[in-house]
Amino acid sequence: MKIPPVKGTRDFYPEQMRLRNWIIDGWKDASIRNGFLEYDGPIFEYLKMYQVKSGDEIVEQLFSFEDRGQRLLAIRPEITPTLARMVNQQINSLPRPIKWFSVPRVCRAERPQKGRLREFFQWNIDIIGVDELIADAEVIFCAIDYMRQVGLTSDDVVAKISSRKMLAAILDLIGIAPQELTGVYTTMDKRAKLSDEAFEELLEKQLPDKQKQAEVIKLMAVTSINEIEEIFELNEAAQAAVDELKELFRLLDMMGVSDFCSFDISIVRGLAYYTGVVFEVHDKLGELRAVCGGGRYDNLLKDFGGPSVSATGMGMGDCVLEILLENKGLLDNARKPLGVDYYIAALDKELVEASFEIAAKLRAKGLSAEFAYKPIKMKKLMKQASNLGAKHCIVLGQEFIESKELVVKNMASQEQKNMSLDALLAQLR
RNA sequence: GUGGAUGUAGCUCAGCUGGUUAGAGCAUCGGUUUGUGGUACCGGGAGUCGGGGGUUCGAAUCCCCUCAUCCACCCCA
Repeated sequence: MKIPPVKGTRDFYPEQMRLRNWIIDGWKDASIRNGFLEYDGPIFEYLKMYQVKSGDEIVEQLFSFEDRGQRLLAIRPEITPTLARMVNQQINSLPRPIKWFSVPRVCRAERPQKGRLREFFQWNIDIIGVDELIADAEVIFCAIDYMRQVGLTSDDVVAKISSRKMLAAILDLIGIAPQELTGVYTTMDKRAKLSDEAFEELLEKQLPDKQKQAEVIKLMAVTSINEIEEIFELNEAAQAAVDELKELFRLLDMMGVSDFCSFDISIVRGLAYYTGVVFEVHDKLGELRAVCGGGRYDNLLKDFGGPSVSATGMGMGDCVLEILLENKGLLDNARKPLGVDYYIAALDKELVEASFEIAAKLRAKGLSAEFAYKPIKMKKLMKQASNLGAKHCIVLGQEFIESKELVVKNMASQEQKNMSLDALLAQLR
């Protein structure tokens, strides 16, 4: 019976595993460089955990099950609820600020398509307990810092930034009721994908009032923060939110990443829990879905039964990132095999054991060494060493039989020397 | 949940309007007479042509059903 792999999953053969590790190691490097500490949680939680902040639609996209104790559980589709739970549990003893990162494997029962699978890895960074805007700036900086690290430039990607707080204030100004807000947000979030007509049609459904519609359309057409101040008669709350966004851009400029950043009114983000700055990083050509997204979510810890503590963060999945890096030709280093230090092979059957002994001694010295299980011909030996990316090869042949000498060849320089094993080991010291 | 496309060797595919034992390139393994690396040549293994049914003397090829995958929509934490 042949059993196929499960829909939306990936098998990581050594080649793909190398790439996956390269991506994850890069995320970890960037996190640590930016002062984040690593954490992790269980791969499943109570189903309830994921129902708190999202509706039944989201629950349909969970892999959930009942355990033998009739507990309703779900495989994690994200790690933020786990983070909220963990932080809440120790909120009074954790040193502030809480700057944590994680690279969880997560699962969502969505229909797979380009850049979206049912199982993937998601880099998360979060800063908890900092009300100041500097934390939002740092999160965005860290994401960009990683992009730069892997060779992406401001010609390749752009961080599109907006503010939920500002949108809320202006929509309030326009006269949109709080209960209409979610629907309007959802429509606004789609703006970039739709034609003018399609957008207006969709908006019509959410917002029957013509006057308000016109105002929203006017708002969605702005391309700069200054334009907002020119077009709208801002009240105090709206002005404060606009000023805050301006301040964010000032901070990002100070951090030297402003060429990656641009204001974009259409960045709203799907679900309701964002309360302030929101952003998404996209490929500049606009061919792919968002590489990463995040923002401020000041109510989340409270929603999970904790105290009211502010938070801001972001998540980046490996699927879109990999496609983007592939398109930009930035995966050459990721695919390069590491290669062993020594490849050892014997030309005669009686010398195979000795090659194992030599490999063992090199390994004991902390070097990587691989050897052939069977005697092989010289030509094949060289080819094998070359395929394995070996830095050196050691040949056991006639001279080993006669005088216990190894032929040690540097594969790159092609230089080779005859020496005893002791001499080789001594030279390593 | 909706729509579109595609399923032939491990991978990428070819197989014209149905015709004998189903092919190529890459990969893999083994060779090319005696001890030195991505080249060249020879050879081997590997496929119930996604599965089932139908039409036909004969189906990878035509028809129906089904499954799977990919792409787009929905959704996107």
